[in-house]
Amino acid sequence: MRPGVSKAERAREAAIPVLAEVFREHGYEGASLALLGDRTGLGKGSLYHAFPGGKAEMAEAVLDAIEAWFETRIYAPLRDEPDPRAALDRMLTETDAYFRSGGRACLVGVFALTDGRDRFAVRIARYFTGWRDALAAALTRAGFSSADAADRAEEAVSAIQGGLVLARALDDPAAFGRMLARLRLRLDPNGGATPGR
Amino acid sequence: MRPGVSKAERAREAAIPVLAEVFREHGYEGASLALLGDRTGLGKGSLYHAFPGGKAEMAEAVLDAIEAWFETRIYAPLRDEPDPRAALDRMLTETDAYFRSGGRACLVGVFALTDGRDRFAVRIARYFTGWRDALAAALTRAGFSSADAADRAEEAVSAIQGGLVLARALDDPAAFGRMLARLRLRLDPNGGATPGR
DNA sequence: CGCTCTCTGTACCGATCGGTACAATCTGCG
DNA sequence: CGCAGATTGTACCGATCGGTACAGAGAGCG
Repeated sequence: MRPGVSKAERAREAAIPVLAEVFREHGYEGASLALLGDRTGLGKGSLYHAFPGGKAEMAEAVLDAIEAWFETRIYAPLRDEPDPRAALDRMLTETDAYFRSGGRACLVGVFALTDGRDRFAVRIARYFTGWRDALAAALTRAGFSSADAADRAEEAVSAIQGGLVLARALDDPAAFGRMLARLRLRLDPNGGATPGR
Repeated sequence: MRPGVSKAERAREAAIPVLAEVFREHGYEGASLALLGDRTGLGKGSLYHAFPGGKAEMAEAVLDAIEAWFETRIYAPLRDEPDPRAALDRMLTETDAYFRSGGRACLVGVFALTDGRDRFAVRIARYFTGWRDALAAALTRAGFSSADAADRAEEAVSAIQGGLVLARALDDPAAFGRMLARLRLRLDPNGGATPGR
């Protein structure tokens, strides 16, 4: 079946989401090969066959997958969707779902704070600049001045990370939802104008 | 000299700030005893003599020291200073200095995101609730409604963590300063009323 | 079927992990 | 000085780290 797609390649694709979860929970150094092997159900032999570069290649593959996901599901719509308001709304919804309403940490944020920072600095920075710039583009199209859009975009990206840290620190995922609600107001061109009712 | 203060006790006090820095940079698991020993200049024998509980006790001592610092320098003034506006201003200034204008990570945030979370959950949560509640008290005294104060306090604590993550991710400490500037406006009872000039 | 190439479980590598034991040294004090 | 307790460097412990080697099992194909 599916010629051209080796078993190793399929195993690799199947393993990536699991590897991502382990890195998310334990950080780069904290994710041991034993743990990675257990959770993926792959022995050391298979793991190194699919990722000849070892743990570093696994982390790179995971970061690439994450970047691709955000690019297609969030950044591209922010840039290209005709209705910027719809794209902003979609971003908030997708973000809430992706981070499981605060129950899931951000792997890129975890890497940024601890080990992986030096090792994966370029990918880490690209994840955040990509989000910030795409968001700024949408905000500009939605009517904010260029400077205001840039400022709010940086604030939003920063706030999301803060919400995830706080949700985990307090063991209260709802803190993430409250942060998203505040964000929704602040990304609305009418925000604060008419508080409604 | 100084009777009652053993050499081990003095070594302990002197080591704590250094240990804190190492934990900050490498996380709990990433901070190896070898690294801890090198940076403090203490051999394994001395380290275990000062901290019989090993690495866990070192981390606990560091977390206690951090909590004490924030309690006296930030939380208590927020609660007790007669002029809440002055306390808020002091908080922002002290916070900027403590995190070296974005050049330093938050150890509690690092622990919350990775390893130490289960191990130090109580202390981690207390650090954030302490900050949030003291800040809410000051905001209430400054004129915000109780609900509004609570919401802004949570937002501020969250935003600070987000700013630190972003500053490290982009390797751009200035991102932390920009976040603090936004915060200053949002914690001002007159914020947004008269944008000035 | 039988050959070949892909895949994988297992044993093993040196290094390092956190922690312990202890003898040697230092220090304060009578 | 000389003793007792505090202090510390060093050797060592078993466990685990990331990574390698490789023999044998498995799969695809003529």
